[in-house]
Amino acid sequence: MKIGDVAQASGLSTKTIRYYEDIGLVRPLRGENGYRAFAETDVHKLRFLARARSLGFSIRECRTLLSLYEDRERASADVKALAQAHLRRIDRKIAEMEGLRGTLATLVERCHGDARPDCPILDDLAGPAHGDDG
Amino acid sequence: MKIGDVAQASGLSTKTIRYYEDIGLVRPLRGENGYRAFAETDVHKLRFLARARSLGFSIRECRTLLSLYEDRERASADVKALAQAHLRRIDRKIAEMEGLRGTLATLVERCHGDARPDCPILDDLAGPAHGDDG
DNA sequence: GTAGGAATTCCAGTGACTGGAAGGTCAAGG
DNA sequence: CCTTGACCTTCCAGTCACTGGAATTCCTAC
Repeated sequence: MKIGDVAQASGLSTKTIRYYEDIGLVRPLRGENGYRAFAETDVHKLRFLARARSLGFSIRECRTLLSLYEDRERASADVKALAQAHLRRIDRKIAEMEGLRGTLATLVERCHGDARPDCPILDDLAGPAHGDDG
Repeated sequence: MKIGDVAQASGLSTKTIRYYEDIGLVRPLRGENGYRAFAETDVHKLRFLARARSLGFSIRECRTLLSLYEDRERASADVKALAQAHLRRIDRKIAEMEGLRGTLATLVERCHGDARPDCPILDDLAGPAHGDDG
């Protein structure tokens, strides 16, 4: 299988697949013409990676997940721990974003948004007004 | 004011402040010793930037916000549009993260997480099982 | 004079790709 | 045999917003 077919099959771009080879996530064979020759296992691996990445795991985590996947002896606890850590990270991120959202929504709401120059959004960014202590 | 003081006052690191000068967000004067000499307006600007960045605006957007801030003639509509675009981006991001969260939470829940090797998380990542059509 | 802390510059690295240039390979069509 | 065009190859640069570190200079205190 050539890289273009694998891209189709995995949903990754050819660029990304080459990159993944670069950083050692896959090791396709090479044909006589120098083209990469992907085996079914490579395609499977790349699908796995695509899915894991789409769930937000980092490349480093994907590497671990892959090695856990290929280790018939691994304990599911290891995988679960990794996934839970990721879940916590996502929760923190969501909380952070919701905080931002709240602030921003308030500012947007308060801004009349017409041709006049005064703007609560910029006022907020500029910080507490000077010259008025209290 | 020297860069260290400004870092204190703005909450940005000296590295970041130098970087902001590099990309033209601030233009502090220089003393005879070559040290940057920040005026109050620079500090104000940097605070503005720190706040805008903390709300998730990109540097490019910060640049626009700053120029809107410094433009006495600007319409608040312009600022509002920028903020609203950002708000929509945040909403999309939150929705995306919540999707991830849902999937991941389900997987984590289904994984018994003990010493046994079978693991629904890895099974999911590996995709639909082969050899069982239906 | 010597320590230290803080300032300077410049270069490299982060994460995970993405874009583009310059060139090799292969199948189809004339 | 030659061209066209799609595909493949490599390599380098850019993204975003910093961050780390090295080498050097400046200022202050003792």
